[in-house]
Amino acid sequence: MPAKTTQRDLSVTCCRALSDDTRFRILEVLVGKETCVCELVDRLDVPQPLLSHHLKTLKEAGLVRAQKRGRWMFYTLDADALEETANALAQLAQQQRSAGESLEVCCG
Amino acid sequence: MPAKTTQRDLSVTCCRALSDDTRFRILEVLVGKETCVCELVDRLDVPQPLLSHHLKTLKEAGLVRAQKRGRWMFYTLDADALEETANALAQLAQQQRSAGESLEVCCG
DNA sequence: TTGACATATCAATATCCATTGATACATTAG
DNA sequence: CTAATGTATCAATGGATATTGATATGTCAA
Repeated sequence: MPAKTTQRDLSVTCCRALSDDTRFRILEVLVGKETCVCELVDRLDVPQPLLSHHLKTLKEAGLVRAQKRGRWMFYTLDADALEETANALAQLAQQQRSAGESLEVCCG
Repeated sequence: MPAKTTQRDLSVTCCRALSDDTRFRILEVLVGKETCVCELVDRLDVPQPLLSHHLKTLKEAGLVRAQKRGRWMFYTLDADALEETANALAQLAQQQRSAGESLEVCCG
């Protein structure tokens, strides 16, 4: 049983990772800047063990990459997963709009 | 304390609503078609009380609208909330890409 | 090697969420 | 009015998740 991963699975996974205020703020800080945990602690005023926990969640969802340099761990935003999910949501919205006023109705 | 709602709050709320497989499938069925709960029960093979529960969650997140006609309750996908969230995610991804190879690094 | 620091992991708790069955409510048909 | 049907709500349960403090691991500096 290969248990294949659908696009929907990816979107749901990504949305779950984004469904927390602290994690969303982490991504906002990470945009355009490779950032170490110590700076995230300063910028977000969140205790370090809690940040490590949320960073792990983001990493498992494929939204960030981690790289260790010396004593610091640097995190980078991964635009790919974010873009795929954004596209999936935008496509749903667009399909709905193109149906326009002439929505089908069930149970005729 | 007005407790103003930010764009991030909206995105997080929307993502939380989308972070469940059943709810995501509901939206996929709703695309382009006003649908009653009874048809959702058939299409998704999910018990009716559970569907009502998830539909309430989607409604509170602004992702669907409900309209009662006779004995049936019809649900419609609301493209606005979906599109706003898609744009928010796409913007994050785009900002990251435009930073390109020349990412800033903290703790320089 | 020793001490200081950055980060991750572990254990524990509290809270939230999904799911289910039973039931209540509202609307239509007879 | 009464019966049948579609849907929502309520109560209860189990499992997941957020949060915190304590501790372990690994790295640099002296």
